Amino acid sequence: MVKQPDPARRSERSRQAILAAARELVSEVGYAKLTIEAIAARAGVGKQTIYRWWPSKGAVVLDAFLALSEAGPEGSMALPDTGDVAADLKAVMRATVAEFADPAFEGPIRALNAEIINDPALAAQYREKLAGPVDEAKKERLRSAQRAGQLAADADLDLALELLYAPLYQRWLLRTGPLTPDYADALAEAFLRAMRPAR
Amino acid sequence: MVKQPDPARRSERSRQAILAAARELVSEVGYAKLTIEAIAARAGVGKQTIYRWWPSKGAVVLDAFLALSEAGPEGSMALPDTGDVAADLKAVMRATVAEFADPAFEGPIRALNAEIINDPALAAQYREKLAGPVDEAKKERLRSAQRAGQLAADADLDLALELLYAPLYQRWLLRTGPLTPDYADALAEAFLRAMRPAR
Amino acid sequence: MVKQPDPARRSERSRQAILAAARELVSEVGYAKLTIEAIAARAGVGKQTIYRWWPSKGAVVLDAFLALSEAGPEGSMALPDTGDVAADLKAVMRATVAEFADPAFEGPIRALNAEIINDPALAAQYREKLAGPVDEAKKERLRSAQRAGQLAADADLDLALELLYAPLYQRWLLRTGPLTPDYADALAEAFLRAMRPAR
Amino acid sequence: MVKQPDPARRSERSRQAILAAARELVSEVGYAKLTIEAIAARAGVGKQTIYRWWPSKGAVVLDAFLALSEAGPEGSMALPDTGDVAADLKAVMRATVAEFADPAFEGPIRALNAEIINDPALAAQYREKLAGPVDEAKKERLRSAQRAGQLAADADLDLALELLYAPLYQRWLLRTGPLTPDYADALAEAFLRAMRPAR
DNA sequence: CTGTAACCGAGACGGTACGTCCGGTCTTCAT
DNA sequence: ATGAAGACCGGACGTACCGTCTCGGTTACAG
Repeated sequence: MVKQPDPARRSERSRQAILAAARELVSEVGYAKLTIEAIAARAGVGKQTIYRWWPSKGAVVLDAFLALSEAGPEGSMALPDTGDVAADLKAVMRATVAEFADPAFEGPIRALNAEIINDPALAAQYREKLAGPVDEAKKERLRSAQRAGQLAADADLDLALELLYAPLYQRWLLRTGPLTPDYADALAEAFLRAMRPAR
Repeated sequence: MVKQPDPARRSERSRQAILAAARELVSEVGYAKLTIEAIAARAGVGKQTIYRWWPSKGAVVLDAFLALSEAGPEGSMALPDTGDVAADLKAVMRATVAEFADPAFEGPIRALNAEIINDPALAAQYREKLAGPVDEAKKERLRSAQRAGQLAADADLDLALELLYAPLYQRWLLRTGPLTPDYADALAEAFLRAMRPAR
Repeated sequence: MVKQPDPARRSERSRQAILAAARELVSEVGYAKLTIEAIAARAGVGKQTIYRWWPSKGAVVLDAFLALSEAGPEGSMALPDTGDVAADLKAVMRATVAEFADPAFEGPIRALNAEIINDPALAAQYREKLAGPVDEAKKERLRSAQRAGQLAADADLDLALELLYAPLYQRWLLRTGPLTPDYADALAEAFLRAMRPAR
Repeated sequence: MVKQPDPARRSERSRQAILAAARELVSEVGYAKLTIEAIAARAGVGKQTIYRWWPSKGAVVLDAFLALSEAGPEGSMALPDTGDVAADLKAVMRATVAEFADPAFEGPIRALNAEIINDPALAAQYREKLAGPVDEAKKERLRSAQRAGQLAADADLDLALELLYAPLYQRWLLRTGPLTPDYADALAEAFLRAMRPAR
């Protein structure tokens, strides 16, 4: 039986230093050139302290970003709900397009996604901790539209979300095309046509 | 000025051995644990011979798979066209679902996608050589449907393709949900609702 | 001022466990691969308990062997004295040769000697606790021979002891030659020639 | 089968840099604190280049000193031979005492001896390359004395050498007593008594 | 009889070095 | 004069221990 470390004795100071160092270094050198050794050195921490608590580089970086979002206000997740689904969705999609253009956001998220592709465990964590809450907020907005009779009441919301976001996400991730506000609008419109309630 | 190698003198025997070794090793140990050193050893080739002709590990692997598909018959790319768009699309989507479940296919494609995320040059090559022809065949089927009045004549086919495939692709790549024949059908139906011609 | 531990509160149980573990581990893995950590684990003791009471790995091992010899009967130290110096010395030298061939003896003593070479403090302890009493017994036998007129009365006993033992010891320690009963005899004879009383 | 490096392609420049660095560092920090990493850094060499050609730290240091003595003039090995054995031996022993007092000599030789105790392979190399030639020179002087009728013609020269040097060597190595010119003289005299030709 | 001060087992911590792997460059030799 | 073979420098890997440092718990002496 393998000896497991005791979380009760974990040094919070070290944990914070490591996550901060990871965040800084990802920004400075990029994910691919990030090394455990550099994180440890920057954090003023022994390498073993990283290996003790994280299984991989990806896990550290994921945690580093999780820590950021957990620090943020909880209520900030809710999407706009003016009653006009079309307008609300277009606004959200345009905001997403803008967000994806931010270089500070781009690097780490790309890196994390690349890692996730080959690491199911990391993927699960990512879904649960980062994607999950956001998706739930989005679904909530769609449910509101369903109640308002603007979307089909029997729509599969998982598929709906994919229909709405996957094209945008894929275009960004694989750089298969330009991300413009017009594209955001067109996507929202196609989505609404697909999900319109039956007459 | 940097000395460029002369492609005319390139050893075809070495090129084939390297691509074959790359393909084998990706299957055996996965892309992440693949090393230039191992490819060279397996191919019975000096490392320099790899570095001389390819800029990165990703480029070798990409070439390895390109070589495979180029070997295949050119005409095999066309999609079924029975006149029934709904049936044809469902068949294609179900086939795609099945293909994604094949472990021999899964590993290398995942790896390539992971690499592409962080390497724009590789991404461009991938689009041009692998994704491009396939996408063109798909668009051709959609144009046929447009001519038959089954899809909106003014639809943006790039967006259409994304609407149809991105949800499936993303679900597979990021493992955000199960890939089933029912899912394939639902996706095709949602796509058709979104792209139906206006009355 | 540094806090000194209070010997009165020392756990005898821990002390014994540590010494026993040290002895076992030296036999099992050799001195060079012996670690404080392993001793602590084997003894079921915290590392600090070792560091509290011993300054170095060498000190622990030395103590471990001191504890052994202290446990032995005190009187057993005396050398045979039949009145025939030549016979007595040859017997003792042959016994020493045999002892040096015992693998259980060989490992730890080699290790201790290697350590002693680079650690004067350890050397002093070794001389005082282990070598000293033995040397004294040997000198006692030589004095007896002096009284019997078999050795020069004015001989320097320190040098005498070295003349008798150092060749044997060095041959063993540095493996510069075979240790045989004949060699033991030849050494004893040379010694007697060198130390014979003047006429 | 393990791949062996090809000595023909070995970099002489690297070899020299490594041996020089080893020599310098042994002097500066002592053998115990000497690390492969530091040698590599000082020599401007990859660690692998050391591991490729030497099996252990001890082997590097031994080679470093071998390289020194090989550089020296070959004939310089002969011992003084004035015809007066007693005087010659005392001179040599006193010189040895002086040599052992030199700190630049002391550190590395102590270290090498400590290592040799636990490493038979190293011991064999040491005997062959360093001790051997010196011992041969000493034996030559003794043979000369035998021819002059000053030593027993049938004396075992290996034992003779040990009788003469081992006491001195042991006293120095294990620090069991002071090394003085008087001690050197006494040792030479005892040796001559033991080895005097029978009348 | 009870604090309270020490030792104790346990093990996390900042570090150093290990020995290995591989990246990318440079050199040698055979074809 | 290319290409295989592979040595080279460099640097990160993940592991093993170092010696120090808490952390509760458990004695055992002092008030």
